[in-house]
Amino acid sequence: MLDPHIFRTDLDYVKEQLSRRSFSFNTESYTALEARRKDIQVKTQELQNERNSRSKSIGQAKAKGEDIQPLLDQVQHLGDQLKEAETELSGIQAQMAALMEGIPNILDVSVPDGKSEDDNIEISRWGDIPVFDFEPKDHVDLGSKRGMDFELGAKIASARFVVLNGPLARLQRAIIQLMLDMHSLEHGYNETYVPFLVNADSLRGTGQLPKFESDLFKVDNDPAFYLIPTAEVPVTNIVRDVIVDAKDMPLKFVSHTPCFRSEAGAYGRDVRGMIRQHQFEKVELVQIVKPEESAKAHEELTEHAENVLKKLKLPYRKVLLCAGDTGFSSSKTYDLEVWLPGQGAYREISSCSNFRDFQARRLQARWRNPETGKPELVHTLNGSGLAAGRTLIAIMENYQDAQGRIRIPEALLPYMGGLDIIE
RNA sequence: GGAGAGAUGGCCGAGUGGUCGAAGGCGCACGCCUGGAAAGUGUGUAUACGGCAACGUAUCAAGGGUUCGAAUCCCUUUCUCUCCGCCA
Repeated sequence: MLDPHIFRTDLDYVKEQLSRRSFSFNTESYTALEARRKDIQVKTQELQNERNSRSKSIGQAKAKGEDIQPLLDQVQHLGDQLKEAETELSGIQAQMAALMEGIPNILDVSVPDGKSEDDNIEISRWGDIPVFDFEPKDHVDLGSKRGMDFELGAKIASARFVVLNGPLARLQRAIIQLMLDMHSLEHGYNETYVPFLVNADSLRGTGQLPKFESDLFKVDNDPAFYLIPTAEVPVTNIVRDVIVDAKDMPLKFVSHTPCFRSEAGAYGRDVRGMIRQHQFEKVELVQIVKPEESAKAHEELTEHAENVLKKLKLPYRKVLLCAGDTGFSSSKTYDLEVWLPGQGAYREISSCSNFRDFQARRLQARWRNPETGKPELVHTLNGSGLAAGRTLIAIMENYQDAQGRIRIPEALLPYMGGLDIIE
């Protein structure tokens, strides 16, 4: 959520900024609603004031043993008026809240204009794209004889599910282990295990609700649970309604979870292989930082994700998302795209975002600023470090040989129980 | 799943219908005291919205209700704790 204060002080700025995302914000209807809110709030508070002061004098009169009946008669009509005003006020407040919850974050000044991923800006490239003296296969072909079974996934669940058997299952686990170890031991993150089902409040806090419910799997329960689309949701909600001690900041969490996405609206996209699944494994990095440190933390967090790709010697590029491609809650996002020989293309393997105070305001996640002595909103950030399923694919495709065997990257050998190649 | 007890400020804890946004304590901040510190002592110490301000309004888990007036009474929900059952 954006700061309501800037809506009151600089509405044109808000409108202009939101238009970068092609989000058209109707200032006229907002202004009208806000004026009505203020009007009715003042009226309601005046009525409340009158009721309070009259009730107080009734109390005083009663204490002195005076006759309170005349006072009661005076106050009789107040109740209905007040109730009416209060009902109207809460209605308008709900409307305002719904409006505010549907407005995306304001973009950082460094975010380039643009409509789609075609307008993203490449920041850097790392690693050499492997040259094969044979036609490289994609992970589906490589996996078909080595325990990667999409038909079985479809039988057990549906399309967009996979079963991994034997060494490939182990390889995915090894990838997760390596990433958790790197982030917790080398990058200073606190390893965290969290619920995979969350409530609606948590999703509202990080911005998935109310706007993006159709992207989620919902569990029929009262009240509803949702399967997490990313560990960002449970982990960031650790600080919901919390005032973090300044001396504990930054808070840095790393968490491995499965992620569940309905992929509604992705029909026909990436139907082949493990690229886009309803269920996938991911190691997520989350940071809770002081506002003035978030830009620097964003660069660092992205580097932490990059270090995993470097350790695995996977070629990748770093991309700054343009205005149109940056997610709803984010003010600035870097994507890391790994080279997939099977596709002959770079594909997203990590997305690192600075949300500034957008999530924090929804979460009421604050810290006590020693300079002001007041609780102030924190800044939140997160990034994949990395998506494990896509890392598995990238290793398979980049480390294949002419026979379709997959060499195990050196960094993963300690986790593979002596296996150095998947035959 | 059954039975019971709870939920109050940064923390502990008092408060069962009326000047209660809430005693007292801890913690914290700033003074005094001291050579310096500890102890002692004084003052202050929630958040949001409206207002230039004085101040007003809301908030005692959440939502509803009773009442002129609710932290306090009633209902519903959530969460925590204890005991029993079940269970990885």
